[in-house]
Amino acid sequence: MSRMAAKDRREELIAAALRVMIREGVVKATTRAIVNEAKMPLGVFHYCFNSREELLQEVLTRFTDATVTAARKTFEGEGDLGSRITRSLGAFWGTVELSPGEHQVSYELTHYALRQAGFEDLARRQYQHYREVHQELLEEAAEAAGIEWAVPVPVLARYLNAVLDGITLSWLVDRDSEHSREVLRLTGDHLLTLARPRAA
Amino acid sequence: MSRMAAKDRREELIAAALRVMIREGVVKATTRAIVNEAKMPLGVFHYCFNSREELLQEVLTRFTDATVTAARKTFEGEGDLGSRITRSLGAFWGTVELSPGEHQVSYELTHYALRQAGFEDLARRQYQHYREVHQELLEEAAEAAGIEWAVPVPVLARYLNAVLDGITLSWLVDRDSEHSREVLRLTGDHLLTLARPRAA
DNA sequence: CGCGGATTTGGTCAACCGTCCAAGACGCTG
DNA sequence: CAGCGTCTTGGACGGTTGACCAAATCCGCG
Repeated sequence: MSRMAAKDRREELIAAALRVMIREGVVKATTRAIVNEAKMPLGVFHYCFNSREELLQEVLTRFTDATVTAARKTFEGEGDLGSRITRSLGAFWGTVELSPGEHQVSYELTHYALRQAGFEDLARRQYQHYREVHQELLEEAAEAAGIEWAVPVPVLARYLNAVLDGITLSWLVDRDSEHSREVLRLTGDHLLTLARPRAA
Repeated sequence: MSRMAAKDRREELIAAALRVMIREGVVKATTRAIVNEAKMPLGVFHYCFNSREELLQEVLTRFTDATVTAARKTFEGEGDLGSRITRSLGAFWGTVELSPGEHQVSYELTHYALRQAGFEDLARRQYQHYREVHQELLEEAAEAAGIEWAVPVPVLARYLNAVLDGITLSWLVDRDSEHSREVLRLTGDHLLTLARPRAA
């Protein structure tokens, strides 16, 4: 193997680990499978990471960050409230159907974290992070449209997060795109009914 | 060990497996852990089951059936549409907060099934089963209240299933009961707005 | 009683796991 | 060129896993 800084190898291993997880699931992402995916000898692993858990932590946090920034870009744009909601939800759904594996891994990592002592905080932060983004976007959309939400924004953010999570999970199981999109539209319509002219 | 029919032992092993899964997660439910939980020698396992997968199949199907029948009872009752919806959602939520472990296992089993070749159908059937129940109950509620739904019932059933799934998952992560209940109430209100006087 | 199928049991197997280590190879600096 | 920290590598360790087996034991029926 050509010489390479440990830092760089870490990055490649993290990327390789993610690829293995997407292809075969989190449980199958063993040190040997990861190292093999990265085309490195086994010994490299514990030279770059203290433990497999350390690698998984890194994967989870990077994954969350990437998802969040992707979501932010996804929800950008102009237009009135209705078309903006429709477009945002549609864009989100595009990412789901485009790369289902990553979303599936996201759930697996969450459940893995919930079972692993010392990892629960990571799962908690992950979901809190998502909700914060939803909240920002709801507030921004309300601001741009000159309305206010009839429901406290934190509640609305949690609702939105839950619905999108649920629809995604259902689709991962039965791949029924048609019905999923209808549910998405239903959710969009619901959001619209919760917008009312700004008071004061 | 006192003598016992293989059929009976199967049942005890299935029950023991479920207990282990709830306590330590699906991944940790090894043949030895299960057999240990049931206080039986290891050899019993492959005398009663051809493989660990066969045991897991049994656990998943029984779990699904039990959840479905429990859900049916949960949603029974009288009253006008509004109070009936509120009570049903509240009852469902009661089961979640009462036995979070079982719901957590449910998700873990679903993701396990999605990764295991030949198990995808099991996951599919699980979700289809849930949706059917939701659909029945929505139709029954509409019948009793003399209304019809403004949205195709299959879509509404999928929506309901998705929301409940999402709320549950969020709560499993951060245990925020207060906000979860508010989201639940929001969903109930939403359903009510989708009821309209029966046409023709 | 004696036979035969069902059940019980402990040990064993190969495979795989995360982790660790010693020995060497590299490449920069003085 | 000698020294030294960084990196590379193959092998090895103890532990766990799913699966399997042969021998021992039980129990009902003829």
